[in-house]
Amino acid sequence: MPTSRSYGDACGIARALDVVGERWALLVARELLLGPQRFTDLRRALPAASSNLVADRLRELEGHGVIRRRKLPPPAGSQVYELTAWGHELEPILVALGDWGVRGTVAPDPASLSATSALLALRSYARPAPDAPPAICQLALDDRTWAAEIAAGQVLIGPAGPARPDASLRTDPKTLAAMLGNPGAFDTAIADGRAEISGDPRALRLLLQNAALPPPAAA
Amino acid sequence: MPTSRSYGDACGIARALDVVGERWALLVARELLLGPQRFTDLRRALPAASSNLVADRLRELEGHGVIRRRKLPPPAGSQVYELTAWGHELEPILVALGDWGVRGTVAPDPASLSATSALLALRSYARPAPDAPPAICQLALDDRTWAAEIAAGQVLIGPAGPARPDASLRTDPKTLAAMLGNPGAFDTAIADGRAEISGDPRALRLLLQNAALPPPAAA
DNA sequence: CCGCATCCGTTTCGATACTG
DNA sequence: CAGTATCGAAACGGATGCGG
Repeated sequence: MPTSRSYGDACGIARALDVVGERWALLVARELLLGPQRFTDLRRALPAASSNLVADRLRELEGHGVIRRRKLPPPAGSQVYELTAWGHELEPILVALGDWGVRGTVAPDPASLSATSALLALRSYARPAPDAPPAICQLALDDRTWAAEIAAGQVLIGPAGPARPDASLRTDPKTLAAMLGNPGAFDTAIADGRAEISGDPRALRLLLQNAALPPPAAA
Repeated sequence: MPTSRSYGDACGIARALDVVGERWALLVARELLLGPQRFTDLRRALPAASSNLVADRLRELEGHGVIRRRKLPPPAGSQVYELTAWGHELEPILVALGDWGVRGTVAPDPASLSATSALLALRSYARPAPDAPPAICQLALDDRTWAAEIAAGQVLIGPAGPARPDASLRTDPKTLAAMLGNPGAFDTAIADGRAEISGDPRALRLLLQNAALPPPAAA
């Protein structure tokens, strides 16, 4: 039985929390930021959430109009969850919240990191040289493949498209996150096999170097 | 016993939710956005939250460095809670979340509205003419007095300062919220006694007219 | 009266097991 | 693969108590 409790407060913040304030709700939304996902993808991305919780949150978010369930056309036939237009507008809020969160002084735990999290961090913190030529990197993480398009100092991330990438990187989310702004991590990850690359390494270095992590907060 | 559970996820969003993701935590933070508050002020602003919950959240938020408790100098002697610098950085996030929330298609419930909520809405949605002369309005809501300073098309809200206001308005939060962008509500509230004014009514009209409420979201 | 702490019934969470 | 069923543990929500 899905949760249905309200703060009973007409304030917009409280109304937002009525919709996405339940535990795990915003993390489910986070997982959908970069594209539709199947139930099992969500479970893999959020291994600490039990299956009934994920199911409950999906039902509630759908009921509130934040997400929508869609049946993929044959031959795939499977069902995916995706954000509605309104749900997608959570993106800047979640990005800002993540920025705020990493500035916390709490110990950075060696915990899990979903592919979406690592890609969002990449997109947020990557600072490719603005005058660099456009490039497309293919990123394979956790059995899914994404495309990072570098253009005009910006990084766009989405499902891998038909465009041929200039370079490919296969690794796990934590290794990718460790690479941000740390060229040494890039080389060592390749050396010890935690990452494999093909294509033009310069495109990947362009993507991963110069990442600007926000400074921790002052008390 | 305060809550201490973690998502165990290194992502910034999850780390933020470890800190402010528990029920009521962000609403407590909201109440502190416009200045320090005593325990009892918070209870009055959040009547639907039980006292132990408020106490628990305050303890947790303090432990995480979001808020701080401060003893007012004599003769006041009482204790107040206030946001730390890091806690204050939640402000744009909460404002954005509130904007997102009011765009939800759920029925606008006739529920309660705290003074802080109404003032945040005023600050967010007020659109005073940019070429209007600066003015200070004093706003008395729920036994506390605030100052709204109009300058260059912007509205700044804070605790009432020593500056003499051009106009004063005494009403309740819901009536104030109803006035936003609705000149008729302003006049009728005064007519039926739900609001009292003194000073120059033009300053108040400048503040309350032309409010731009965001359009509801499309599905 | 303010600032909580304690008690207690209800709801939600979280883990595991199970089904179409 | 995509969920449902069940159950103990924790958190919530309301009431009441209690020292300063």
